[in-house]
Amino acid sequence: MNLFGARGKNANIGSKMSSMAVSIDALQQLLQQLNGIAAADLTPLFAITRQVKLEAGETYIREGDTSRKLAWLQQGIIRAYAVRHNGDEATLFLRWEGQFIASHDTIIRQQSSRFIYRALEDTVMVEIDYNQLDGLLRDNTRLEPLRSYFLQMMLAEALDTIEAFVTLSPEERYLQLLESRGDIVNRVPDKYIASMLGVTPVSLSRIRKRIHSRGKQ
Amino acid sequence: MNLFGARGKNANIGSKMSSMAVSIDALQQLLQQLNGIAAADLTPLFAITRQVKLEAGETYIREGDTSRKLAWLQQGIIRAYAVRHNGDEATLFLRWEGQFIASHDTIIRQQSSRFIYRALEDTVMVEIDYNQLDGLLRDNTRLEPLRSYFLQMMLAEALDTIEAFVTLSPEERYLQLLESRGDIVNRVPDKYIASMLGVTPVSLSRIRKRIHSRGKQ
DNA sequence: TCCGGAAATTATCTTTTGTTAACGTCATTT
DNA sequence: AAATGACGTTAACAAAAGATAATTTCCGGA
Repeated sequence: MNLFGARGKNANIGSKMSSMAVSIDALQQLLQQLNGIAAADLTPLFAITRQVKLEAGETYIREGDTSRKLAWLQQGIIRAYAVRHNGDEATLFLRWEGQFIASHDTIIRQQSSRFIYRALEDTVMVEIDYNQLDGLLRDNTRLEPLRSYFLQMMLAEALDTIEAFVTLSPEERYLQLLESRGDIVNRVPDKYIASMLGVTPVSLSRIRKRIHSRGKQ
Repeated sequence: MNLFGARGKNANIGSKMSSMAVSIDALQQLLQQLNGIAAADLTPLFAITRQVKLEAGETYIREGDTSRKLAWLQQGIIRAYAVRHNGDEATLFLRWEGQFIASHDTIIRQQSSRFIYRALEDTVMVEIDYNQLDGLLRDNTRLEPLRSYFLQMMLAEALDTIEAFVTLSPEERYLQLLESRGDIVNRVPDKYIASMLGVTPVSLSRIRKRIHSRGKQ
């Protein structure tokens, strides 16, 4: 069901994580379980990771940035968004603890990033430079399934999003989001949810009103 | 620009392709160029491919199908769509000559397919069974980049689609589609284009009218 | 060439969304 | 305590889209 298997495990640990061992341990287990990779093979992988902390509101990746970052979220929420012609922001997706986040344009298209990645809450993550990962995978081909794993995760989620856009109305998409990630919806300002759904904040407010009024009858 | 590099090369060959050598040759060049793989390494890959021909209107993959098909389109157009609760169809995307098509659910989620893949024109493709490909990649790790390549292609396209949904209006999405793939739009019935854009055929007709009336002023 | 069915357009009406602006709420700051 | 600013809601109107049905256009088979 939830392909980001480690999420349930870590979500309830709490917001204060003092030790890095907790996160690396959970991440290590996740990678082993999902890819059948021996712990020994993961050692060089973790050797090139580093912990990154962001304050709420802090930018992780800027528009035009060329760094190739791949990170696993230990705590917090990251919002990826594009800036439109008229200047306002359009949220593409949210990622939260237990999930991976990647600078898509730099990693899969070798372009500078069209998108901005920003923390919505205080965030802790385990970061890896994709160029270094690339080198590591060249030497140790047993780790190669990891790359496919990341890509498959992101593709599966992207296709679900597209399916929702072509098969559901904005109201249905909101209900679906509430059902599947209600906890996340409640941690994020509505205006970001609205733009993820492809509508304005005003329209989302009306959708909410319609849902509530129908629910009470 | 166009990551599906072979397209321009093949798109103008014409609809009558008698020899399979043409397609395999073009595909081989594409794979070599984009992944730096030696021709010798590709031989076992092509040994497990087969040519598949579909008539216009013929179904390639049914809902609930569990086969893991990956194919390169030599000629024709394939439409992937979902069936909604109310019974009508929602087109997720189109693929045409020079592109790859994959049964996403069976390959990346190991589920039976939620989507239906159907030929809109007479179609010729080079098909490979993903399970066999999996085995091949286990033995020959030098081919492993191919898997990442397919996944990256599909992910890049999916993210562009999502970006269009959150940043553009239906009219703007239609104009963008016309600009980037106008030739394909003209080969496909409008009703499929409409559902790809997330609107009804009636609404697309009005969008077209608005565009034309503005253009003549 | 004619015919029948599918596709596209048009019309009518309802519903939803966009736009802009005003208003209330809440948290933070001063 | 007052001021500030961000956020969500509400209002009013315009624009666009959905639903349904009628009409026209287009296209492939007889």
